[in-house]
Amino acid sequence: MAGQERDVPAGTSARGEAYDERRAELVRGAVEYLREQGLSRFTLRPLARSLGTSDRMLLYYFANRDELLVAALESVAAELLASFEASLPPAPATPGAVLAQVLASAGQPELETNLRLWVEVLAQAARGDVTCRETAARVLAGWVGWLAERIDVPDEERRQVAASLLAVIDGIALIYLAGDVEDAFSAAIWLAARLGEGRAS
Amino acid sequence: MAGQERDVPAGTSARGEAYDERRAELVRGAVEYLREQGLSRFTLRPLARSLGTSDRMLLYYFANRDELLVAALESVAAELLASFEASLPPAPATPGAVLAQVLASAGQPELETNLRLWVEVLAQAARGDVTCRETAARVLAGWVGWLAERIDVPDEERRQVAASLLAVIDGIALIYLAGDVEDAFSAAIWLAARLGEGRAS
DNA sequence: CTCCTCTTGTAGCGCTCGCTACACAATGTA
DNA sequence: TACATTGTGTAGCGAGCGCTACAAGAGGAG
Repeated sequence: MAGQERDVPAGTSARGEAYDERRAELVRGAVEYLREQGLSRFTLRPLARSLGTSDRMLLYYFANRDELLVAALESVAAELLASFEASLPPAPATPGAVLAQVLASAGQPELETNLRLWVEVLAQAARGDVTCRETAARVLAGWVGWLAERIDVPDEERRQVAASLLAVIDGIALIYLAGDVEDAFSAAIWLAARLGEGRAS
Repeated sequence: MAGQERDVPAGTSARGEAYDERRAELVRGAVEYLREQGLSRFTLRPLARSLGTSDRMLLYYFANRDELLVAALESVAAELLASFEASLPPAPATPGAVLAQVLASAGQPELETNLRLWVEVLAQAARGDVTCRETAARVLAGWVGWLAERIDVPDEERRQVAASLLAVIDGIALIYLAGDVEDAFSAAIWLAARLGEGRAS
C-alpha cells in the first residue's frame, strides 16, 4: 500500500512541498473562478479549462469536487472576514458610525464580486447544504464578534446590537445586488443616521 | 399550418378550457415543488415524477423548462406580495411598529419555505439571471411601495424609510435562515424598538 | 542502467440534463 | 364512417456532469 511515511514539517501534507504549492495555487484559481462564475457553475471541466489544466488533474490534487469546493470556500471565508474587519473603524463607535464606516468601504471592485458569491452561499446554506452552512455560520459568527467589539454600547447589549448591525448590512447588500441600487444607497444613508443618534434604551 | 382559430374568451389560450386548467394545475404543482426543492433542483424529470406525470407532458403544456419556471416564479411572486401585504398593519404606523408587525407574522409554516426560495431567487438575480432579476425587481418594488404607504413619516422620506425597512427585514430573514436564529430574533427586537422611537430628522 | 514514484494525458463509464421524434389511443366532427 | 385534433407513452439524442482505469513520460535513487 502506502510507502513509508516521511517526516514532514507541520502544516504540509505527506506529499512534498511542490505538491502543496500546486494545490494552493489551484485553490487560488478556484476561488477566482468561483467568484466570477458563482456556485452553480463551479464544475470541474470548465474550471480546469480556465485554469489551464484538466479535470483529471484537479481530481489528482483533490479527492473529489467537494474537497476542492470546501478548500475554495474556506479561502473565500477567510478573505471575507479579513476584508470586513479591515472596513471596521479602529475604535468603538456608535452603531450608526460603524455602519457608515462599513458602507464607506463599498465601491471596491472586489467587494461586489465577493458579495454576490456570499449571497449565493447564504442561499445554499438556507437550503441546508452542509458545506455552505458551515461556511456561513463561521463567517457570520466572526462578523458578529468583530462588530460587537467595535460598537460603543453597554456590554449586555453588545451581541444584540452587533447582530442588528449585521442584519442591516446584509439587507442593504441584498437590495444593492438584486434590487434597486438607489434604494440600497438611500436606505444605507437613512439607517446610518438613524442608528447613530443618541443611545438605545 | 395551424387549423382555423376559434374565438376564445379573453384570458384563456386558444387551446381550450381543459388545457388551461391542466396548465394552471401543473403550475401550482411546480410552485410547491419549487418551494420544497429550491431553484437548483427544479428539473423536469424529478418534478414531473413528483407531480405524477412525465417530463414529456410538462413539455407538452410548456414550450420549455424556462416557460414553466417563469410561470411558477410569477405565481410565487404574487404569493409573496400577497402574504407580505397581509402582514402589514392596516393604518400608518412608525417604522418600528411596521417592522414589529411584519415580524410578528413570522412562525407561519409556509413563511420559512417561501423565504428560502426568495433568497435563492435573489442570489440568482444578483448573478444576473434575467428571470430572477425581473421577479426580484417586481417583488422588491411592490414591497417598497406598500411599506411606503404604511409608514407614518413625511412624504419626502417615504421611499427612503420604506427601503430601509425592507433592507432590515431582508437582513433579518437572511440571518434567520442561514445563521444564528437567536441572533435574528434579538436583532429583530432591538431594531423594532430602535426604529419605533420618536421621529427621524 | 534499472527500478520506482510522481505527474499527466486519453478514453470512457454511468448518470442526468433539456428536448425531440414518433407512434398510437381517445375524442370529437363532418 | 372517415378524418382531424388532442393527449400520452416510449425511446432516444447530444451534451454535460463527477469520476475512474490505464498507460506512459519524467526524473530521482539504488
